[in-house]
Amino acid sequence: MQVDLACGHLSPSKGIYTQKPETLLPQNIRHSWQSVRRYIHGKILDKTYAPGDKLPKDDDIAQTLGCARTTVQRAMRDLVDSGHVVRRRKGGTRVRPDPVTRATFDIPIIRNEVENANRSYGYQLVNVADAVIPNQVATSFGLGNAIEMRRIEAVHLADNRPYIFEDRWVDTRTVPGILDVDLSQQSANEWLVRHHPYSRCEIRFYAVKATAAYARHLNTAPGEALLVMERTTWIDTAPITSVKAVTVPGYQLLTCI
Amino acid sequence: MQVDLACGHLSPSKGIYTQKPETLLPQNIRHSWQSVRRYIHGKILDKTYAPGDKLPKDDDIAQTLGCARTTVQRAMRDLVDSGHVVRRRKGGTRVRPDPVTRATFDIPIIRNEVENANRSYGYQLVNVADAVIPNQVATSFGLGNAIEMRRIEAVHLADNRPYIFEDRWVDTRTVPGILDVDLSQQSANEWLVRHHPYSRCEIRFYAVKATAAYARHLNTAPGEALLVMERTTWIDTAPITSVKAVTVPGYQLLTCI
DNA sequence: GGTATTATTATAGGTGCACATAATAATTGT
DNA sequence: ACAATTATTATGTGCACCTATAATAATACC
Repeated sequence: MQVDLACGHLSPSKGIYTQKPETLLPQNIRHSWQSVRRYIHGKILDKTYAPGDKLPKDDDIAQTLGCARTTVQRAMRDLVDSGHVVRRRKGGTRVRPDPVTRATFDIPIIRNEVENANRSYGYQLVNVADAVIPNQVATSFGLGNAIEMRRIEAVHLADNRPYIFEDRWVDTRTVPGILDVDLSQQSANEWLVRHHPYSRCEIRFYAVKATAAYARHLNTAPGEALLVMERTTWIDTAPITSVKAVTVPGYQLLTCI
Repeated sequence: MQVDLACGHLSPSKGIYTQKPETLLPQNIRHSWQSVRRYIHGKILDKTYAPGDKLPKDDDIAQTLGCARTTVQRAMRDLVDSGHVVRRRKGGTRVRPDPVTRATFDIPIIRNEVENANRSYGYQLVNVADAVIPNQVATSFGLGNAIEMRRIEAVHLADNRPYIFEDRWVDTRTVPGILDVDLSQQSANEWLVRHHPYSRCEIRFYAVKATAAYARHLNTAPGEALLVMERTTWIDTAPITSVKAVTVPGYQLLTCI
């Protein structure tokens, strides 16, 4: 027999748990890891376990609830993923001292994003050049000295209208192959994804006022507020690419589920 | 004996895997779920399994690699979490037809964010009123008819300078208790977190031009580009609150590790 | 006596097995 | 031919046992 403790809440980064919190623990019935998760989450929410507090060790919780430790561990792993608790071997489990709301975003291939909205996708190369990277890009890569990279500017179109302007720098030391690619036919994005998977990716979001250039490429007015998604990738510690995706006014990014 | 297949890549939403891809599979040694993950991820990256393709069933992979199916399943679950594959009972495992980059962001309590940056935190209530929600808020809640809610405007300060302006609507039907809270002393955010945990949370990011009011509250110039983080929460299907966190110019949001 | 080094051990992490569950396909009955 | 039922099959879940690791205690060394 499997009974749900029905004591739950949601981690926005995970699936939806619709049950209300509950801190009772019917014993001697089979608990699912999800009900255990809700049980513990409930205790975190009602401050039985406050930020920074140490939780009982898995074994104890398992014994208290009458289930296997693995079940508790499964619940705990989920709570770690949602940013609620921190676990360390021998150190035990603690409620995160600085509670956060964890949000997960899926950043699709622009072509897919456009086509899924039933709009026609287009791509247009604006410029390719070799130049010394500006300070901002050097900072993103964590590079002290400013070296030369290949700069690729392009516009992604939806229904023949500008959608995202892409300002990309590619490290030709790491990715020499980019020099032989015909970027007017194939977007650097898709070529890189296919040929140079990354081992590390850092993303940052911010807003900028449309410069004259941005306004021109995005066919909008200078001074408009634009959401920028900046992505920097490495393979091991070698820089691959850093790209600013400057979106059209009104663009919104939503959490997945 | 445990040997690493060393065939890997990173899911940005998860830990860092520094190994390069590898599609060989030394047999008859014990594989960890992480090496299995890297092995499969490698095959996805090199298009052995292309977007939309069906992967062999767990049992087959387990047998091929000479490990238990649970180990494969653990790897698969991680690949699901990172948005690489989709799994369905009986339906098997498929490579996501629309590959995405999955990014995870931690949105901290503003007080913590400020204090962790070694700055002094301050909070100032701007206005409290009851009013009919504007269309944008109704849309966020998914409500057809415009009802009345309590609107709370406040500014969060860092080192006595505006940091984030918060424009919040609270559903007094779901959260009547808010009417008795002295919001000049306690931010609605912290009170709600403590007393009304949500079961569902939706977040969206976008950029806006600073209106005259925003400029005044944030002590900046009208027309500046501001990053907005909008959060809407529910308990079950009942609306709790929808809040626009309008950030100061230059604010950036970074992925967590 | 204090510091660096080693040993101990508590606690989370990982693996393999058996069984549960859900979605599809096959079969049966009308 | 259609609907209801049963069988099949792939993933999901829980459990027992083993391993890895980090905090602490014990020891050796100046």
